[in-house]
Amino acid sequence: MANQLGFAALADDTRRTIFERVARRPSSVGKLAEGLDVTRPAVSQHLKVLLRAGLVAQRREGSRCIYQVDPRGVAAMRDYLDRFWDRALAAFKLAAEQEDT
Amino acid sequence: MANQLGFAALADDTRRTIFERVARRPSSVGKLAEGLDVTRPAVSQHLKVLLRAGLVAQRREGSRCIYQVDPRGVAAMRDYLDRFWDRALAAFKLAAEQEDT
DNA sequence: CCCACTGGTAAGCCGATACTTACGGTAAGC
DNA sequence: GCTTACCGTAAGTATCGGCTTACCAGTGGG
Repeated sequence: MANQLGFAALADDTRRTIFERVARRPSSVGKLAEGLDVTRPAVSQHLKVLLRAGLVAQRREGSRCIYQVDPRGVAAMRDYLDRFWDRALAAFKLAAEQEDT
Repeated sequence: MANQLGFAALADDTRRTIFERVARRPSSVGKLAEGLDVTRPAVSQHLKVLLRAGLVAQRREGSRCIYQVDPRGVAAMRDYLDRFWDRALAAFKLAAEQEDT
């Protein structure tokens, strides 16, 4: 589920920066938009994408909306890559021995 | 290095399918294009993207070009996600306790 | 009640990109 | 040497995606 959306979500530079900033500390939309070179609506759209990918979660706090990382989405992507890890390593080692170079 | 390129490479459905098929078994370009609904040049272009992302490696075998997974690229992406894992988990648990629901 | 703050959405623009067909170039078989 | 198989690249097209400005809704304080 988080594969297609997850990888697409982290493919964009600005969006990945937002994700990293959210990971450092749960923040509101306005706070996140402050240091970036894009407008606040753009940040809001990026957060929507991250939300659909399951990488972040939101909670209301008064009139502000606080975003934080959702570890489940991160875990899903990590697990996906893990499925290829051992297989990839074995294939690569085998080829390296054959090829030598 | 493999962050931007890596996530972008796996963001596309067709390209991720190619990647998974390469992971199952090192294959030539023609073999990879057989089961897909895109033409062979498209597969070649996708492999180029995966190559630049460091997710696959190529080796010549006669007139054929065999592609296989490069575990280093996979590891780079895995490590990137790992950096957020503990932090994400802690933040999420804390919020869950505060929020309760 | 009115106004400021916060944030999500709509419409439109523009660059990025995924796909196609057409072509060139190298390796194997007759 | 000529044909066939395999692969990468070029050019062109169409769709997708990120950004902006403008607008609307909900919250809180005077």
